[in-house]
Amino acid sequence: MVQYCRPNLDAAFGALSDATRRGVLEQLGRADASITVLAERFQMTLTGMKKHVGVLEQAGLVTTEKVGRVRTCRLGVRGLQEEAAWIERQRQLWAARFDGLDVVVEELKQKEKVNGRNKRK
Amino acid sequence: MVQYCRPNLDAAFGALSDATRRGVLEQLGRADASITVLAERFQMTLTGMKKHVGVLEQAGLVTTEKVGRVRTCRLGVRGLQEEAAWIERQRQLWAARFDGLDVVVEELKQKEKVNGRNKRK
DNA sequence: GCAATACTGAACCATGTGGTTCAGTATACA
DNA sequence: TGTATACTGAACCACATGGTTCAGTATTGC
Repeated sequence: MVQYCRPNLDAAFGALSDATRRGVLEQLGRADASITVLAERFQMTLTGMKKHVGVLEQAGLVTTEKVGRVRTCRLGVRGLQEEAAWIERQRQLWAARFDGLDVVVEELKQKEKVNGRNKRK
Repeated sequence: MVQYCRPNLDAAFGALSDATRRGVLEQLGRADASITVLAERFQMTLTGMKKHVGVLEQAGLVTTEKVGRVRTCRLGVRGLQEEAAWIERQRQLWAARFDGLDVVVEELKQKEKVNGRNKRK
């Protein structure tokens, strides 16, 4: 039913443009959760939270599975690969545009390199 | 510091959720451009393009300057720093959730490509 | 069996979005 | 000076979004 694994940046960035949904992703980064738990955490009706989860699911950022009465939500395995890739490519264009005259950009690039490669195992 | 730091992720990700606006950013990554040029490139009225540029400007991704009749648009110096940072942090959570399961994740990704996810039912 | 739990779907509402047209204003230039 | 260019703003349109309520259905557990 739901389309997975599509590099749909529109849907993904759209999903990320809402603070509640970003919060849900952060929450799911710590532990899987049911719709009820998420709704309580974000002070919202079940129906409202279900919609948010639906948006995240459509964007391929979250997967859900219903067992008995409970629908459990977890992070999608795809992660934010496509989105990170687009942003990184754009950041390179940015850097090129400001090449040689923007120290800040250079600093940021270095910082990112360090942070990014550190966690890799 | 040119920080100009409004970490308004809502606005930024919202701006990125439209293909036309991502295209404008890519375009501006190659060269500055006027509203007219952008409107022609993306086959849109001046007014329509002005709105898009307004959204990008509001999100801090683009700056504009009017000289004479012409408003020139260029990439904002802030870049996609905040957005990249959020995504990177989230990717770390993702990785942590799937920690030690790297091989499994790879497998799932492959399966997903093949099956199109029919785990329901 | 029955009540509570957990979700689902339809319908509604206010507001926002992506686009248009039309009617301007300000500037450039012959 | 007059006209073409480049943008601007208001108004409008259809549709999407973020939420709600209400009325269900399916499961769980006593």
